[in-house]
Amino acid sequence: MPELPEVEVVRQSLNKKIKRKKVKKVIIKNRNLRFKIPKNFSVFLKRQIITKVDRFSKYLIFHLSEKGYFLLHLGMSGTVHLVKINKNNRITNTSFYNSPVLPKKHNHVEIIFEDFKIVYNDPRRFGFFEIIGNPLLLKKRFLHFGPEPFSRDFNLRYLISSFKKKKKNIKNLLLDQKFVSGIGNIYASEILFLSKINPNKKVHLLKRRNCENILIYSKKVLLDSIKKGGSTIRDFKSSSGKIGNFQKNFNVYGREGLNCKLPQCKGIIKKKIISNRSTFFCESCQK
DNA sequence: AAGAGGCCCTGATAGC
DNA sequence: TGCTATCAGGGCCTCT
Repeated sequence: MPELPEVEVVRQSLNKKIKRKKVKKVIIKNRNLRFKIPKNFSVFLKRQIITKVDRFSKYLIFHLSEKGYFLLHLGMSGTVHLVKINKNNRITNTSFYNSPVLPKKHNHVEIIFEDFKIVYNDPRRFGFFEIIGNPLLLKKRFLHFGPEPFSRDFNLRYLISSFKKKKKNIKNLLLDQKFVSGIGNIYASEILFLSKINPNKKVHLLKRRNCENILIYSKKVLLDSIKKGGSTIRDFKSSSGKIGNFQKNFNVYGREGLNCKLPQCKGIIKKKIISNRSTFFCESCQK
């Protein structure tokens, strides 16, 4: 599912394609997403130039020429498609960012440019669009989000002071966007495996060494995944139609009952539901 | 006030 | 073959 790395991969390709392009028209096919697409969305975007596509956490931020923005969150099943069109909005070719073919069902929004359009598809409707009127409101929108793992603010002092006053387990806290932004369920398991920390461990019991590992591996796991082009899209396929790399690079996620990948470890990967989310870990090397 | 759990949604898959 | 049950999970909401 789209976690920070997948959203970043989408951002990079989008930025390449639509930077400095003018929106000709917006067609709303189905307003119903997690939140209804705002009524004025089409009017707000029309004839604006998209100056760049940014990202914070799992949110795409589209900068518009008239000092406004719109946000796009992909939820769990949102995909963005690039489609070449002729003057009559007829498709001449399809490409993709995080899914291979333009699906027939669940296309919600079309943003039309001169000779191509981007189509937002979302079967489970957990994604959403949001209009942000000015830079101040944009700042305010993310004010209560924790730092991204790459941020300078995500440091040893921050971790130690946050852990001291909390009674949650570490898995739970890694998913808490107020503590750290951009980590989702899959990468939380992966980060804790590399850090050799049991996901059930209460954070106030973590040692300095544990904090250092969390810092190192949260960066590493996310950056590696960005380099590989995102790995948590379940049905990801390459343009040639080959099955994607979902699960291939995971150490624990989806590997219940299999051997721990650490060469010296004889452990078996366990699956446990922690706060309503599947969590994978090796009991033997994660303490 | 922090923390736990419910809920939104559809498609894929398992089991009978 | 066709039915039902379960699972996937981000983030907001409610309840304790």
